Amino acid sequence: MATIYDVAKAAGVSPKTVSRVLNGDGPVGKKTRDAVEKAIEGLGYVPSSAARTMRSNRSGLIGLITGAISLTPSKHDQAGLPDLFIVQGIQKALEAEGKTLLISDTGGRLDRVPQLMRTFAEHRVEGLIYVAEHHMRVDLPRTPGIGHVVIANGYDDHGTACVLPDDQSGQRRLVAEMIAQGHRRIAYLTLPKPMDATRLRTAGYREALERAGIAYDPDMVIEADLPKPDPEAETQLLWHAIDKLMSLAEPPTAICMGNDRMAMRAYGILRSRGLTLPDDISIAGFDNYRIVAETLYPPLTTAELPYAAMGVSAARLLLSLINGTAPEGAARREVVGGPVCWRDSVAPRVRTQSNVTPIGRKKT
Amino acid sequence: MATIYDVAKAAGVSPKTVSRVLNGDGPVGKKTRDAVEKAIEGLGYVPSSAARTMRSNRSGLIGLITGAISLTPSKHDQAGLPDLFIVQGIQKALEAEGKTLLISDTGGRLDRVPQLMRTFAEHRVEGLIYVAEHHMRVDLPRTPGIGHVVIANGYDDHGTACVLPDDQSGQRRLVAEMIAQGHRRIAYLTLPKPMDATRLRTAGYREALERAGIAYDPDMVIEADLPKPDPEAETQLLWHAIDKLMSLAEPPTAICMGNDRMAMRAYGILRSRGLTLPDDISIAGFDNYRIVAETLYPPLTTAELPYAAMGVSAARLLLSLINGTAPEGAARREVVGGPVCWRDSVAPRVRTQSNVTPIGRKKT
DNA sequence: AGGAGTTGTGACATCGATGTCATGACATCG
DNA sequence: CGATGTCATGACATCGATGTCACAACTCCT
Repeated sequence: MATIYDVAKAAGVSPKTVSRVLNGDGPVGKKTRDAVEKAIEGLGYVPSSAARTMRSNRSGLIGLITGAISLTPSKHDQAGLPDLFIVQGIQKALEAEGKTLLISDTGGRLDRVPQLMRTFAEHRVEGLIYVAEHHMRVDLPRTPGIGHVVIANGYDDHGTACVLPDDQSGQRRLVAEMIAQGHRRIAYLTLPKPMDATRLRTAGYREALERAGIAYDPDMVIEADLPKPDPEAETQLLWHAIDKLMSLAEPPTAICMGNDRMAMRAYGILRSRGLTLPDDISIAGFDNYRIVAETLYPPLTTAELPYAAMGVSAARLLLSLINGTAPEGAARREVVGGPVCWRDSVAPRVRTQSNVTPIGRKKT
Repeated sequence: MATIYDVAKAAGVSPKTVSRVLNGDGPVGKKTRDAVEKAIEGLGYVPSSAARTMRSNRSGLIGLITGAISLTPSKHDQAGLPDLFIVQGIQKALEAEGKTLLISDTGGRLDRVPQLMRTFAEHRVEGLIYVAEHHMRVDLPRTPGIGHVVIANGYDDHGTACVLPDDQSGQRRLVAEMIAQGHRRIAYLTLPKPMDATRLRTAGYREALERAGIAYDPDMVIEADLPKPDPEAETQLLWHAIDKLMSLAEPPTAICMGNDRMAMRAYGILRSRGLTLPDDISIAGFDNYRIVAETLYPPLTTAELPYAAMGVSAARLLLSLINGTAPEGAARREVVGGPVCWRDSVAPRVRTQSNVTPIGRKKT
């Protein structure tokens, strides 16, 4: 591999002049510049970032860890679904600043994180972004040599800068929209209760009802997913939950699901019960996991988790920390909202009266 | 950041001795070693890989370029579905060798590839893996400073080492299994014709029929997906194809879909036609995109695309190239097979006779 | 006892790029 | 015309780790 000295010799100048051409430092005469550029081209010279890093003490590298440092070790079967879009957003934002991403995946093994961070430290990363699998609390080990850290899609107890999705407003806007479409009996089959997402989204759900003056009915909110992946048991649980909803005195005209995957499952279950979607019952998901939401028939109405935007925010936040232009205190926790994606799985409901009157379901 | 000199001073030895402790080079006295280790610990010293790279001319970095992490799902909006698992496989295999991955995605823009490769060259990557979005031909630009290259999930015309999925045998084994379950009229709704995957899988489909002595019926094979993502048009196309199949004199008892996403779409369409799955008709997918295949109701029988295994193979292949222990010629193109995942979407078909006799569908 | 081999350690040069300082050739100004 | 400033360039030191060589202090062997 050619070095700057080889280029200098070929062009008949000093290495320092080559450096000037490369970096646009000092002034360089036109003829000299041309000679240098020709030599670079001819030799196929590419500067060594190792040498540059050593001299300047700035690596231009940003570390990224994805995977599961969950305090409550949970499922990892959604692996990559959020990560990917966050990573993409991060990369987009960093590239604009000429930073390069060093990415490692824990493969779901928490114990590998210290090792990964050490490797990053050896490469003298200027900052680290940790991408959590889902909105959750994490706990990163202190590692010598790791400076600025930003957590994306998660948070910790030590005030580390972080970027979070606005679960609450997403669910609230989704439900508000459904109400605007005439629905009054809206059920909610949630993800596992202990999840932050569940707490926040349930709050958003209640908020929407409250603002519309609809009473909250505890029978309409059921936890219907498991923390550990187990397709069969999850389907059972969902069947059971749907049974409960449908045997209520006033069954729902619409159901919000904890995420798009649950919605996909529900499509099959509801149809197996002889219901037509969305005429007999409307369904909404959460995440806007497009490959699912757009492909389902009918396409799924869902609230988008703004993964790409969170990635961009996380990257910007990290850059501001690195540049020392970071905001203080509260602003170190950013909340990013996303749009509600309206598709065909929620049908408008014509109200017969100002009072709730469920339609179309054969009742016992 | 502490350097090896700081450690040396703190431990009262020479830098070279610290280096020996770090790398286990020459012999070091027990007392000296302890003193050095204490100093390292105390100072939070982490060696600089930049300096190490410069001295040894070996960076320990491997570059990875993926195409499918795109904001606007460029082709197949399977965005990230293959990449992620391939990347995980690669990482697993490389980590064992102490290599670190430098990952970049093109964001769907092929014109960025040269720039990415240049960045990798600056970091003196020891090799590069290009992960194609799907089984396809690619054409990588020659870049000075990029040595060994392996293509995963794709191939080129220049004999670059590559790792490919065994589409043909996957489809063959899937269909063979369906035949073993008693199906005789098996339709195939394919991905777009020009795709390599379609050509190979169709070949596998025919191979299975042939081995079972079942005549190939061209009416049973229909292209039913679009090269560019367009959910609505794709659904239309699938509706139409299913219409055609179902109005055949002898309609199929089972349908193979080009991938799991098409299968997911088909579930909704078939049910909208009043069919029960899998009793009235069996469905199989391709990919084993687990989040879909396991969540669908009923769970989807599908052939697995061995992404993780391909990643491992690609990484091993690259390492062997780097170490100069690479195989010659033919072995530079590896084909990796995956299992058939048998789930409930394909129901056994009882034969009334040795001859084909479709059952249960109301005929015109 | 004297040479040969082993062990434990340090001095020094080196990898490639760049920051600092110096210098010669001109241009400009009062 | 001499003082001053700008332009174009090079010499040299430096970043942190490690390979090479040197060397002192032991341990063995015959």
